[in-house]
Amino acid sequence: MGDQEGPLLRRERRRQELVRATFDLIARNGFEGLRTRDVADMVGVNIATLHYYFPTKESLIRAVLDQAMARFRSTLTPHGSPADQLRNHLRAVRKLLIEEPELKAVMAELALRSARDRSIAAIMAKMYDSWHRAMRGLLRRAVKQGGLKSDLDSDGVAALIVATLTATTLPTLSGTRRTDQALRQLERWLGITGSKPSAGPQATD
Amino acid sequence: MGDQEGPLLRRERRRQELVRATFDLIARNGFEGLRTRDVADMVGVNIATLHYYFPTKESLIRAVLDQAMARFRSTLTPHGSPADQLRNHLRAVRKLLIEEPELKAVMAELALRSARDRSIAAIMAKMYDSWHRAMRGLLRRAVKQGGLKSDLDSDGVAALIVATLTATTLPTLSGTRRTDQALRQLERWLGITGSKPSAGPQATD
Amino acid sequence: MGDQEGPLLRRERRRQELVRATFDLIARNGFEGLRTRDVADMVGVNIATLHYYFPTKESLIRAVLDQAMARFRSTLTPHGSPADQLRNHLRAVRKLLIEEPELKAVMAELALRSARDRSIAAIMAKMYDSWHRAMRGLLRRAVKQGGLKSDLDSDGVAALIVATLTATTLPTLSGTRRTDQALRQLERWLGITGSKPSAGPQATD
Amino acid sequence: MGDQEGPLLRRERRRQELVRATFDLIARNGFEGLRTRDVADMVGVNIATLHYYFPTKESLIRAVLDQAMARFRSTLTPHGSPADQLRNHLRAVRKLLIEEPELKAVMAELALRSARDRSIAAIMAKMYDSWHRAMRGLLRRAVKQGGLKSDLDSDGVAALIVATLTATTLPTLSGTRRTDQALRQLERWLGITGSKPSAGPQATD
DNA sequence: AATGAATGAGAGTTCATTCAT
DNA sequence: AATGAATGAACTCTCATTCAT
Repeated sequence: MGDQEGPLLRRERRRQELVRATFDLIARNGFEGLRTRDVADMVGVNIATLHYYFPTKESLIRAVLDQAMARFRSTLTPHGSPADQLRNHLRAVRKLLIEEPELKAVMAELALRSARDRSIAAIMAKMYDSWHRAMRGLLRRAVKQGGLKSDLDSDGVAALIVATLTATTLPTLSGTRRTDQALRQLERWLGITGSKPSAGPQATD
Repeated sequence: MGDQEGPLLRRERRRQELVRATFDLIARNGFEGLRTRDVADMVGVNIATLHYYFPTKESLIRAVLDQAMARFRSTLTPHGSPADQLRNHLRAVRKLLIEEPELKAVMAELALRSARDRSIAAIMAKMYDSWHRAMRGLLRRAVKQGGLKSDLDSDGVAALIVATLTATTLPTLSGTRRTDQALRQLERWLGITGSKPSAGPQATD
Repeated sequence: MGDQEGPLLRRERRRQELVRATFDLIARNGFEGLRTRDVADMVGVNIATLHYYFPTKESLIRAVLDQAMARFRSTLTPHGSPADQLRNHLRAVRKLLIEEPELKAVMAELALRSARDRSIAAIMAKMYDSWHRAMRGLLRRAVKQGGLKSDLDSDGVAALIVATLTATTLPTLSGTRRTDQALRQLERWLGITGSKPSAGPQATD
Repeated sequence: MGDQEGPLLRRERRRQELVRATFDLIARNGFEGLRTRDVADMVGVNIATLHYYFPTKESLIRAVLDQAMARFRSTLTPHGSPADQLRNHLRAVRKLLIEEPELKAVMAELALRSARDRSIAAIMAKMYDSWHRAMRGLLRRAVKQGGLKSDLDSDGVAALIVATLTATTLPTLSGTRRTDQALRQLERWLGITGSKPSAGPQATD
């Protein structure tokens, strides 16, 4: 049907372009280095056009936040037994953050910014909450089905998982092999080191 | 005992005041919100005076970095048996970050900034490296002395400890009880949950 | 009686809507606060549609000027004896400016703008001129018919009447009882304080 | 003692320069056309320097308002008998507005702006109030001393005087001979036409 | 050693106007 | 006849830095 597309789609595409450019720039320069003019330049539109789609810089950042949350949440849709799901989740997050360093950087920036921005803080708190609960639920079911040791404190372990994965986003820790070491140790303690999901020997560096 | 003091001392004192003010402002508003004018106002000197002591904003930030590192390092000098040292270290860091939220915030800010600033990155990497090595050494000695299980991968566990403690600095995770849960779980897995809070004399400063 | 109407009529109606909206907005926010986008929004059309009817903001303002002049002129067509006409005119203007504060505000704005806009200045000068002449003619006829004292300088009094009525449009003076006091004093000096409000049929529109 | 001057004086002089430039620009282009950059250019300083003295455009305008009020008030310091004072005041205002067209224009702009700006409105209302009261007091004393007819309503006449003088500021009315005509008629009705203060025959055009 | 004054570069935002459809 | 999208130019205001004293 040709390269025709509805006006709603076109509008949405432009918005996506702008959000994506903002996303990349935050990943590269942080909030501190974010200039709306650079965003516009990156997409190839006038600065006024940017404000046509997003009235304020703040609203643009909000859109970036939403997108980052959506992408991150996609990691939480698991398959298989609870123990498998757990293992898969850990690896999916690790993979996501390795393959999309921009997402990693933006998550870290958002985490910091939430200290000063109530609305960001609220959204991220909600997200971390549901993440924590998902982990805890998974752990409980895994214990019930015998996939994990029964003396495990699901709440504490869930907190540890979330903390470890979150620490992964910090640039100081990542980039070295230490992140992987920490995650693998977590798997070992959980007793889910099984090599099922990834068939070959894993690169240690 | 007179109120006289050498010109070098006075110079150093002024610099310290400025660094301290910068430190507090970064903790409060992040790098994004750091204005040299605010620093000068806080100390009660003219903005030109600030530039007399620190030619550029960057040089001022460097000084803050040095000070933060020094403060953080002071926590890493443990006493007692290896297992005790480990437990005490975990608690000391936790205590430090609770009692000095400014240090916590600044560490997180620096961690983020290191992604964009080579010189900060280098210094922080060195610091995290020595931290990791200290933990690993402690774990190995603890295993040797029978304080910990022998099947423990000292490298992985050290990484996990550092990651967990680092995650603690992130505002999104801290402030709730989740941080404590994670740390306690760590202690449990390490088998150092012992209720004697601090066995030996401990340097908190 | 069908809802059909010629395309010219429809065009004219749209133009009227836009002029009316502009009129109201100038009355509310002054020229300083006039945004074409607000005009378009008020009428419920796109900003580009506004520019279809009025190529420039200036042309839109010109149309407002014309409309304001027409409305104001309609008050200047008196009936009855010269002395009655005079009294009625004073009251009609006062009434007009009280009942239509928008017109009052727009007249004041136009008066100011005429200082910077030659074409507005020309139109308003012509209008004030004919107003002045109408007053003077009225005064002369009133003197001739014995309705007023014969030692009256028709030119000076006409000027004073116009000035006083014009001052009425200024927001600083109006709104208090001072405007009324001034007008009443004028009537007193003219000797037309008679309590019969309107002797003949009077065109208020 | 040379061209030295205290720092306070220098600071005040700069402020005065900026206020004066703003004053002139408002007189020339109205509030609508007032650009802080033009003000800075006129004085020959950087735009940032302007903001060093006046943090916001609004604060600059406030300073202009104050200055205009001060200048206008200076007309209200009369000498001689009440009737003389009255005559002198009328002429002083007329003279002021003729010799300082900028002041005239700014007063008109302020009058209009007061419709939208509460703080300006308050200041101007106070000023008009004291003006009205001064006129009324003068009239009463003049009547008592026999300089004016005793059947005169001092309140109404005061209102008329203020209104007439105010109307004088409007560009539409001024510039022609009509303003003078109106003021002279006022004097005639008051019976204070005496040529004492100004010795020679007055220009009618 | 310290200051008030000044600045260049640039930030986010606004607005009348135009263009393709 | 009407629109969504886009734009250039300009606006007020900010900030790290410098200079004369």
